[in-house]
Amino acid sequence: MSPEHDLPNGAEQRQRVTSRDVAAAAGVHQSTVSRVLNGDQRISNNTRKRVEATAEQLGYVPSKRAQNLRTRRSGVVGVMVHDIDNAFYLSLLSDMHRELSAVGYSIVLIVDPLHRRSDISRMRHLFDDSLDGMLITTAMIDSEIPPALRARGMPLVLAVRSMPDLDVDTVESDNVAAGREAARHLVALGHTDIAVAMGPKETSTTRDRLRGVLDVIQTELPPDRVMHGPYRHETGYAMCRRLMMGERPPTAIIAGNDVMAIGVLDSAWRTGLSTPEDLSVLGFDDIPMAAWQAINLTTVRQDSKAIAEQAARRLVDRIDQPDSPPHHDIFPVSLTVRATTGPPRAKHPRN
Amino acid sequence: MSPEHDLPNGAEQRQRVTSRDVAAAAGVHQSTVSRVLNGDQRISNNTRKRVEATAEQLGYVPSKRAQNLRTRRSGVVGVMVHDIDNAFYLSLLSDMHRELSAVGYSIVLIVDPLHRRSDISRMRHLFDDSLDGMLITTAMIDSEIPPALRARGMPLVLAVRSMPDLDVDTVESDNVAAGREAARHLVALGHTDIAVAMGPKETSTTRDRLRGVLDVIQTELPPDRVMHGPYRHETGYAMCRRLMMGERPPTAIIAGNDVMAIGVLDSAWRTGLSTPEDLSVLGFDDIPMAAWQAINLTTVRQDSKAIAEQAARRLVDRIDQPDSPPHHDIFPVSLTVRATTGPPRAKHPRN
DNA sequence: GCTATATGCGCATTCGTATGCAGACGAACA
DNA sequence: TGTTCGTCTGCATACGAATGCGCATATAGC
Repeated sequence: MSPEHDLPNGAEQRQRVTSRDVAAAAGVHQSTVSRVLNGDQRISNNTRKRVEATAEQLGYVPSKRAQNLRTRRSGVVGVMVHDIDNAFYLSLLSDMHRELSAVGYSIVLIVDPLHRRSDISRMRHLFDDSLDGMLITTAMIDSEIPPALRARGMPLVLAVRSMPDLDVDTVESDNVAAGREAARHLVALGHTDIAVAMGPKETSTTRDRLRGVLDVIQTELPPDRVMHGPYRHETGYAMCRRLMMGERPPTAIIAGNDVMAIGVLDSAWRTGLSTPEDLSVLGFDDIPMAAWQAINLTTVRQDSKAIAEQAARRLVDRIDQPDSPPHHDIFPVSLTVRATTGPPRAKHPRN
Repeated sequence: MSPEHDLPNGAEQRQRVTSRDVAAAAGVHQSTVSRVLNGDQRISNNTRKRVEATAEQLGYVPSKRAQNLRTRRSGVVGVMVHDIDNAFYLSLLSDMHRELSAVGYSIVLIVDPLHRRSDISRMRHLFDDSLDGMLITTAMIDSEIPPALRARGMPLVLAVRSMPDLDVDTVESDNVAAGREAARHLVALGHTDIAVAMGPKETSTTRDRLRGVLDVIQTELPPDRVMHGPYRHETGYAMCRRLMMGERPPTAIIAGNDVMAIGVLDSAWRTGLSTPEDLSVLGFDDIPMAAWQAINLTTVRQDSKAIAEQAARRLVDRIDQPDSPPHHDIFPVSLTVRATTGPPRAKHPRN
């Protein structure tokens, strides 16, 4: 007797157990094993039990690789984000993951090579058939990857941002309304010199939020009051620095999102400014951090959880029905007033 | 002439282009196409060029699914984390991703069902052959999944945390030293009543850091000065609340990590305590947020970037050489003093 | 006791690529 | 001209599971 007899499901199995092994052990044909494991009704209870038992005993797990090839599905979807290292994308990712894994999908992370709008060559692997679909959170107006994927027939959903020229499923917030809410709040507080430290020009979020702001302000903003840059902490930090070091600093800054707003705050506080007395700061998203006592950021909340979940569901539907007409979901936003906004200091200069 | 002639690489191709299609179009055998794309030296320059051209023209991309089956590799590794929604895991994930994608691996996210130490049943999909290896950042002393994976021959690396009973590649910090650094700093400042708000008892990080702290303090901590809980913001928040509401609050809190420490700060600040006058707070990790002006947390830095990258490299090596002896990498730590620690208030009670 | 229907299972093929083996062909040599 | 060697390419099969088809056997019907 070899010592392996006490290793019921083979601790040392170098070679995988296949359905054929199970079949041989159970005295049936491989196809029967397959049918049992897929719940085929035509198999008798008798053989079903026997096969299940031997499968269990041999520690059989079907080869995903083989199943993928045969069934032409992988059960894997890609989620494209910019920086993994970004609180907003993080919670999106987390919510999408929950929703997708609940229905049996795995998620592979794809980091958008934002370097220019091309680099499609480096994205070749998106075109092999390893993914059943993609959730894209990084769409820019002129991104090349989404149209290319679509042309190849890849099921696709744009989350958070949209692309006007691409008619695919889209799940996003009412960002124009968000911009309006932000501006109205500051205007109501009495601010007349508002700067916007926005995200990249080429994103629908930036474009829409800015449009909302301008809707309310009614007047063109001077060029030095409008800045664009990546949705990152450092960006907000640098923009605030630049704005507040200038001749006549604004009394309020609308940041492109919360991550940037926190960068703005970090810069302001580090240089001794206090909010909202010296400067009002306002963001978008309402990430969890925004509610922390140390931050306490006024922001226009978007329901990123609902967006993430809906986008995930839309993708699942799209995979099942590639040819149904695309949906465009838009979620409402709401102003959340906290401690970083208030009336501007009285007019007399503070010299 | 059908209208498709102006769609060089088929915008509407419902059916995938296979290597056989390319072969037919180029007038060669399928195997030749395969060899060309894999850089087989024996193919003449002539046919190579012709095949490459037709492949390009037809928009051929090899089927990953078929390659996976044939080559018995998937080019995908799993990264197991607890909460995606956690700044520390995030940056780990981000660094691992950079390192792994540079050498051609994709990452699928696996969220540890920390619910008890079992639920191996829900992890069945880890045992199919869809992953070439796994990076585990959530090991607990009694986790069942890592040993089970190992028994199946899955290449495995434990990052950040280790499991004493499992002899696999491990990449972590010198957490005992980290605990010592933390305690020494506070003791040197004059603190005599220190509480620890640690992570889960069953993690090597908690165990090691606590050991380091006790090494220095030399005396047993009273039971109400030692708390354990998940490595989360809320946990730190709740623990601080409990500690500071008590009869005789401590003058310093060592938190299990930065995320918890920020929870502690959030709670302290929200109740009007100021740091470090009323309370010194210290964390571990030095996540980026810890350096923000609004937080400015004293912490024991661990080089999570180096750990993530090294773990990724170890995994790649392990996949290539499944039977080489395991490595155990340990990285040094360093105290980073910021604004949340200082001498305790003078002894007289503050009634 | 014979045909007709249902039930349970095996046979053989398929998914698309990689690869061992062998054959074709040309060149080089005697 | 015949042999040998080398170069290039085709043939056939394997990877492991899913599935259409068809053949047994069992059951029913008369």
